[in-house]
Amino acid sequence: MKPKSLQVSDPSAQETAPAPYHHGALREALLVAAEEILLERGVEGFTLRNCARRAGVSHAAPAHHFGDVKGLLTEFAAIGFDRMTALMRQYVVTANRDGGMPLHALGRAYIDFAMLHRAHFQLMFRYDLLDHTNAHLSEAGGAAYAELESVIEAADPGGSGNETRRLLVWSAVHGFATLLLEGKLDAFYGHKDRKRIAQEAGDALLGMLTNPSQSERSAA
Amino acid sequence: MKPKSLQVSDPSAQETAPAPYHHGALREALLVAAEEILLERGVEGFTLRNCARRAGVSHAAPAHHFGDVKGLLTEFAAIGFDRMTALMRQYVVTANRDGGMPLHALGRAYIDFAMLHRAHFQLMFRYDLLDHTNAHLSEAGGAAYAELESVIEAADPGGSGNETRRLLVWSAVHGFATLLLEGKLDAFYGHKDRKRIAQEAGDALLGMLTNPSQSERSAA
DNA sequence: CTTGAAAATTTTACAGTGTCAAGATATAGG
DNA sequence: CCTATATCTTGACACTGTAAAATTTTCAAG
Repeated sequence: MKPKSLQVSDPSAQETAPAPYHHGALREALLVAAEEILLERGVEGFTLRNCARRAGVSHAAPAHHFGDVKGLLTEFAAIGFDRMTALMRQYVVTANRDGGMPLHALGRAYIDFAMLHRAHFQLMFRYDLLDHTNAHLSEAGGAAYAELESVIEAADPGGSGNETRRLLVWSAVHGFATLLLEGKLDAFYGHKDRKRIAQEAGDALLGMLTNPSQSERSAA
Repeated sequence: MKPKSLQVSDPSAQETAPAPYHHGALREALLVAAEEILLERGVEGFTLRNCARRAGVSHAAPAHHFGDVKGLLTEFAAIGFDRMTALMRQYVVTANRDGGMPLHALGRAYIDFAMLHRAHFQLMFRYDLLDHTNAHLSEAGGAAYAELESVIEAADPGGSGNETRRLLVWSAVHGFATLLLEGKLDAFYGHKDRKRIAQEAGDALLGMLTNPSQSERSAA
């Protein structure tokens, strides 16, 4: 019925996958379509049928790759954790090389990831939408936390209050990213756009967080 | 069809409202039913028709009181902000009277509220599910933030880094409550139940947060 | 009391959703 | 070439939110 001659699967530009089956890369196409929809209409506006429609397949096609809608969103979230871990590692490595503070870099990576992959981030922490028996998801989530843990441990080896310190860093950074994406901070930084809030307020927050002793003196 | 003789609208116990119409208190009954469903099945499992069914009315009855599903959830969230503000004020007043730290009390109220009114809390920060043009919601949300603001300002009048300090406190407390409710902390405090995590880890967090100078020494 | 208007609720209808079962189709391996 | 299997489509079902048209109940006035 619908013209299938879209530029999605240009037969002359297939380097990654060998274009094996009907669609060729339905799995990836569905994940791409999912991100588009999530960015345009938010989590609540997401629909499996619409996602399939956008990928150019019938409404029941996704079932074969993801089982059900939860399966698709779970895979999407797991990919998010993978990317987040990668970004954190990258920032920390750079900080260690350039003499920066690893803890600050970690927090910056967390916030940047939330801004950069908004759709993923919002899904990653939506317990009810995810299948927590999924192997990829739990591995990816565990790896992300392990990175967080190791950086804080490295920052203060054997520190007695490290468990609480870890909790504080995680809570603060996560809370900031969440409030930012939910638009709760817009009202109080109305004159800046959200990217600048993430940058400036985020830096101020991280400064106070990683250097608690001069909390009464910073922020000129 | 269904027996309407429930104890919901006992004709001998009407002091607040004059019990005017058919159901008498459909509005309140729907909000109660909504909370039940949200606690049992989570935000994703919430359904307007099911909510009406549980309140003993037809599926289209809620429309008259709330317009649409967004209207109902918005009212529900607004009530949440009202209760949260009340709890914060109560905790802070008690702290001021008994020589406690108001800032600590504020954070404790925030966390306790999240545990006590889980369904409300989770909805209050779900931007996509709420109607932000709603007057009750914006007033209630504003009042809650004003309380937060005033306590932090009172704790350090004219402090230069107060904007950042406010952001840190809010982010940390909000992030902790969120991670707690999303089950992300269960894995790391597995031996305790969630109530104890909220109490003990929450206190440790608030201690480090309100007393940043001895962050290297606490948590025996 | 009656009466009539307004509010509350139900009934009916429609487009859209997720999932399941069964049928169609193409690809790979023999 | 042939067929087994993974991939995809079609069709159906129960359910959803919303809108409009009945219908019922309440309330206030006459």
